[in-house]
Amino acid sequence: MGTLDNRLYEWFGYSSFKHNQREIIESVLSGEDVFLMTATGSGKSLCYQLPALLKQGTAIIVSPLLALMENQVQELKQLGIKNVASYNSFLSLKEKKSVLNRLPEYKLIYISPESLQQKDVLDKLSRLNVSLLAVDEAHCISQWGHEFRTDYLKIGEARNKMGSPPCLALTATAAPEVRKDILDKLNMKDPVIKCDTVDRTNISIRTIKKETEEEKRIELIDCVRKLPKPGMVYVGSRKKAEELAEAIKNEMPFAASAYHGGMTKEDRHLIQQQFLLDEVQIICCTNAFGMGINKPNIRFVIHFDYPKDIESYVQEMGRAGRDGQRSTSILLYTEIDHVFPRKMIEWEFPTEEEVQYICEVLRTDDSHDVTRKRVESYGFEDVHARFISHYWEEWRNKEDARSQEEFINMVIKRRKGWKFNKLIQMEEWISNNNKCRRETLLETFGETLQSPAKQCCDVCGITEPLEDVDEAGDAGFPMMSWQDRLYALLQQQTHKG
DNA sequence: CGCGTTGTATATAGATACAACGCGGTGCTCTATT
Repeated sequence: MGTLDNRLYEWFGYSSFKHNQREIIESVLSGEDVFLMTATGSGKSLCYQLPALLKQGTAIIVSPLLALMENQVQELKQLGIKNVASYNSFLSLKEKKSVLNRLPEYKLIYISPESLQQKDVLDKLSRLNVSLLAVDEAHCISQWGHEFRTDYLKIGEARNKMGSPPCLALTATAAPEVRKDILDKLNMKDPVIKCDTVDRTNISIRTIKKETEEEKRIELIDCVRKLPKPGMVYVGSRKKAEELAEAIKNEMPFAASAYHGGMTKEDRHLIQQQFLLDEVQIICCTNAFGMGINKPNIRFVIHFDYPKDIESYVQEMGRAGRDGQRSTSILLYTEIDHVFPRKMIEWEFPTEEEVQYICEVLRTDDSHDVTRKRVESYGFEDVHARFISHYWEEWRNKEDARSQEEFINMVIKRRKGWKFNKLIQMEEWISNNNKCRRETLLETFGETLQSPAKQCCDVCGITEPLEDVDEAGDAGFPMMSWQDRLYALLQQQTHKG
């Protein structure tokens, strides 16, 4: 037994590494940049946690959600690893100061990309011995960075300020161009790249076309009734999430709940817990639900509205069947469904009016607080203001010959075009009934289909119809005993991360 | 990209025509107020 195995056992209580963990950890320890794409639940966190504990200095872990950071810190503390902290708005001013003044005492610091951009934080980090920069859920750089959370694009810059420590990017799903984007935005040089297949052979794939929204609803209710549970239904709006959860509750004896970003943190946490414990069997949600959730026994994922790109689809359908048991992905659509995602893309970007107004404000006074207040009082989207503000800065760094407005409008045009193309790719996948769906999904990830799945897709032919998949029937899901629930809880704790 | 709701004008006391508008997801953070 080598030192790594000893430490693995001593700190984390595992007697052996999972598949390529050791290799990854050795690369990280030797100071190489590493890009790792591997399924949720296969032990990604350990790939930075173990090196962080072994190396001199402090590891900085960038994480997208406060809840994820808190979970990770808590888990490590439970393992007896105490010199760990998170730095985010969850802390009081006093606590923040305390963490900043004691940085060298910590082995790992979890931080949001937004907090990482704060001047006092960057100043402290530039004088700290940073052992490693890990970016968890790194696809966020590409998926959120360009429009929604632009601080994701500035992690590379922060990395330079920290003295360019070794960098580790971790994600479960990233197509080749997203990988390229991540490597580029993090300034990674000749990284070790490890990518597992995204193929999930235990999940059968169907798309079902309906004539109207109403027919879609009837089909949804029918599917939910027949399929083994628990399961998830993805929808495009908060309102629809609530409506469909109600409809399901009214028509069958299964507990269903809505989940979306408009609910309070408490409600979201409660519903998530109930779902994890099988107390809620059906969850109707927007794309707010998913990240950081590792529930092994989800039997189906139904898309009532389809996502705007294939990667989101793969991420979402991939939440089914983590336990390896047979599971189903169904996408329901109608002819008119193409309208909604196009509207969403349009809505995501600032209008020309917003660009003009916000640029004018920035020209006269670019202190961000003032900008924000004026923009809000004008009724513009906060996200749009920050988008413009970000590309304003980029314009300044590039010393582009065009005016700020021209530059920003050019960015918008380019990004919109990109997003529309991704959407068209998704729609072509849906409507192409001549080619194996799995094969096409794998192609978008630069993979080729190795061996066809037994229950592949509606093009290849799924031998077992929906009706036969049903085993529990309308009898409902058996309630778990408290012993089983406790066991399930403990299992979750062990398998997380 | 389209749909349903609300607002306005017209012309006449209830109804119609048509324009304008809102609808719509993902989360961090800081600040002021209770």
